[in-house]
Amino acid sequence: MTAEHKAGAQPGKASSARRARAVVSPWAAPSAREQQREAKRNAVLTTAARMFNERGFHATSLDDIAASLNVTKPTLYYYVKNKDEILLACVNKGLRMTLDGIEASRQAGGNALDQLRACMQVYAEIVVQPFGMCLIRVGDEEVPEPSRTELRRMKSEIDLAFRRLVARGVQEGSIAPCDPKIMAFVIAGALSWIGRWYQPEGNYSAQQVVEQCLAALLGGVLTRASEPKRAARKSGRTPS
Amino acid sequence: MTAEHKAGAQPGKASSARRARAVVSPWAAPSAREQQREAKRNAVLTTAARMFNERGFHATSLDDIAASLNVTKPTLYYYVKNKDEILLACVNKGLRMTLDGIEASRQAGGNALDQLRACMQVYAEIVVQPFGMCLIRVGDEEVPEPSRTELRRMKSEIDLAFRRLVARGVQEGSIAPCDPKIMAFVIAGALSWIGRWYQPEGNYSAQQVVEQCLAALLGGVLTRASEPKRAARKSGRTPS
DNA sequence: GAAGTGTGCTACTCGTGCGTAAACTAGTTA
DNA sequence: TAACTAGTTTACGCACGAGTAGCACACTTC
Repeated sequence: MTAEHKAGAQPGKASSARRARAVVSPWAAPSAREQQREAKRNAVLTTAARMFNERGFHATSLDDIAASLNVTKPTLYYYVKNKDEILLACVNKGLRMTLDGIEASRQAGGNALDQLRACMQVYAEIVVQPFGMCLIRVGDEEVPEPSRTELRRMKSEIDLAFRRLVARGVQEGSIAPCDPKIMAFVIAGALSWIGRWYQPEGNYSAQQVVEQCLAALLGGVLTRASEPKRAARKSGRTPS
Repeated sequence: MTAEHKAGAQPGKASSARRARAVVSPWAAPSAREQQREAKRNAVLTTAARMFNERGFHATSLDDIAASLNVTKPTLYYYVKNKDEILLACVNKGLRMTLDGIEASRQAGGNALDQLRACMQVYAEIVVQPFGMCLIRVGDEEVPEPSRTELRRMKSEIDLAFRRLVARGVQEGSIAPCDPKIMAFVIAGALSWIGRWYQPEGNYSAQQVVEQCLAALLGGVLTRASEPKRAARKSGRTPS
């Protein structure tokens, strides 16, 4: 059972593996049971992510998660190793969705600005979903050391993608001259922040929010051509 | 100016009452003991804020805080009521610094854009300091109900200030036409995010970071006048 | 120097929440 | 029907962290 268990529990590749197998041989399919198992594991992760986002990781107990799934805590341990693994898996899913989205944007082609725009859209859409929101709400500190480094690595991969696109856009002339590092942080920050205030019940649809945020970021605060550059101005502000 | 602001705001609120008393009569001062007491309380709050920012609220125990002050846990209770009060006080300080800064910007006069710029700068400077960072890192959920509402009220006050300035700027014509609500969120989001990645030990000074972030937000991603408005373009993007 | 007060400590209580052992149930195969 | 296995349960151990009681050592003030 341990071998099967492990293979089934592998978070990332399971779906693609299954899909490939199913196509090749539909009736040697992975034993409806195995599918159910994976579905249940996903349910655990999804509701966990939702609750983490609502109440915070530490404020969400395994009993809470179990209760909201109509099972008891030990049942969860049949699907996950421990609480940390849950968090890690959630963040990982968010991370993977993002990286996949970025990759897709890249392959869609277009100039750097087009690709950046696509990446921004992907990112904005992801941070309002459970796993994506998890990704941006939980600080790296919360996840213990073996995984933390891996986490940071993946996060900085996202950051790097943005940074590269900005740099290329500047070269192209489609993006205003700037420090790509800072610009990438500003973009990612503004978009990530959406995940902290956006309420699906509010009177903005996710689409509208994303669209308007992109416009705001791309166009900037100032009226176009209102100031030739950012001149020093009178720099007026009194210290408190 | 900014340095002074920082230095002045950092060590404590130095409530106006106390400051007034001290000015009037320095050596009939509030019994050095009382001052010491207040100083110690501030030390508790400051190191607590620092640790909350590094490890998260729930992951920081009172023993941790006490140890890093070279005292024991019960001693803390001599200066604060309980752990929640610590958090609340930290966030409150950050909040008050921000509101004060916004008020100062308003009184400094200038058009809406000038004031917005000043507010952005104030905000950016605050979120890289312990209390400000606390303000943006701790989710409202972490603080229990009596205070949570008050917290949200103050936060939305900040948001409203930004929103009003944007709206006025649009009317003035100094700010690009937009939905002030969204624009305010984008601005606050990008600036708040600074508090999550900025490392004082890094090779950017806080000044540099703030300055460049402001420029990026004000000017936007696109090259000036590269696109007449945000025309529909080819809207090219592959889903997911 | 004795009483009073401000400050800190040691040594506890108690709740909560993670994780586990072991038993029970249902569905499958022999 | 008996044996096996996947899935779930009840009941518990155990650690950790918030908060408290009560003593100890100053330092002032009479």
